[in-house]
Amino acid sequence: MRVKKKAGYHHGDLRQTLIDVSVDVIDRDGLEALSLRALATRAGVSSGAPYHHFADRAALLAAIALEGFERLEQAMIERRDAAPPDPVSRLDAIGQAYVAFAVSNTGHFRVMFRDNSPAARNAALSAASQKAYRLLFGVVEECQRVAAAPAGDPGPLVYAAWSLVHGLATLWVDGALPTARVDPARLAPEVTGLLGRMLVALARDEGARRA
Amino acid sequence: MRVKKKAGYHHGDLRQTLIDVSVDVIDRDGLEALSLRALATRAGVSSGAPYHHFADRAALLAAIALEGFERLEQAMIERRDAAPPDPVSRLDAIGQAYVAFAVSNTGHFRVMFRDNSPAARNAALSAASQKAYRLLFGVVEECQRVAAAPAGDPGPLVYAAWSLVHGLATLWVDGALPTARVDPARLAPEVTGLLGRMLVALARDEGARRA
DNA sequence: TGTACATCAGTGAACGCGCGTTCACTGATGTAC
DNA sequence: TGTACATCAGTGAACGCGCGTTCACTGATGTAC
Repeated sequence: MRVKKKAGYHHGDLRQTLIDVSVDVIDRDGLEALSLRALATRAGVSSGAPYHHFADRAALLAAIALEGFERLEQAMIERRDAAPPDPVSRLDAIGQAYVAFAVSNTGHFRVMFRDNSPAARNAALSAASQKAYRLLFGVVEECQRVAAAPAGDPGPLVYAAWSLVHGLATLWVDGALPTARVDPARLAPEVTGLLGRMLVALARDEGARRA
Repeated sequence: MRVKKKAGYHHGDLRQTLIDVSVDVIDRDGLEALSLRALATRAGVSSGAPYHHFADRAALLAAIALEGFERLEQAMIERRDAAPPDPVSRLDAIGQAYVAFAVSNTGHFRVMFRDNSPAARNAALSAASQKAYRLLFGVVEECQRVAAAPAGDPGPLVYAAWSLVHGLATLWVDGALPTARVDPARLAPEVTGLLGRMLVALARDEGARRA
């Protein structure tokens, strides 16, 4: 992602360019490979320029994470609303959107969930991540309402669903899946589909036992 | 984990000490905070000493990852064999061992699954990780054999189970779980238990449909 | 048991490097009159 | 429309720092005889 020749002295949108280039670098070489100096060079700008847009390296990463959570939420909403209207299909759509987001926005994804991520300290950031999280919560509760998921506290169901897609995304993105044996792109819908069928089956099972 | 006063000129077991201190540093401050120089200082040794035991920084990390996979496998075996003999309990035990390992060996865990981890390039390392992975595979097949999991290709089941525990472990270790609302220590058995019940329910469901 | 010597595992100074960040500066842009 | 000036967003040199790694060295240890 080399940057287009800048028009003149002023860049135009250096702030966004820095984010875009950062994400690209992190995607390819990992977070530890990101240096502000190399970044400025790649953006075609001197080493001091980024400081007119970000207080420091941490602020840049926080901005990336924020953009990531916003995009993730957007992607999940779109995919959910394009799915068939039954809750299980909607849950499936959200799960697939999550994994797809991680794979096609790996740079963002890595920053969003980095250990010691600034999420804990930045209010806007944790608000954005909670909004995304609530989407999942909502659709799990929809499933419960139509008995497509076991009744009771939705907590474990929500965290199980989140863990499932987060784990798959992480393993994929980190190259831990044995790609010789398995095609992750095919695996993702299989796994999210499996979750849906399992939830339905367990709900039916427990419903039958209760009756 | 300050290191005991060294006996004399020779350290005794500097190699293992370096690994232990590294893991401790990574656990607390993350992988990017690990420098060989600071590490040597913390181990009470000069900056050149580590090079008598590891060719470079990457070799140290590879050794940590290898030890991690070996310990993970060991922990899963122990927990599995201490569980009730039915396959679902054994699967549950393995899952809980996985999460528990990540939480109490965070330094190892981070190195093991780091993006661009050396796993891809180091034969011993990928062998060790595959051994651990096969444990999970084996117990899922046990479940299938007693119809405690849906019949057919075990692949999706295995990867779903792996994703579930890996995701939970990762979210926990990275501090992404909202600990104000949820106690991860209580969540782990709930989630692995849920998986077991879902597998059983789905197997019953599909068995009934087939009959 | 004692001595000579090879090897092992340390020391600590030195190297070159890229980093984050600062700062005085300057060219470009926008606005008031 | 033209001019003065404030502000914005760049430049590029400079800072101090900690890093990974190398290397000539030396003290400690093990072994052969």
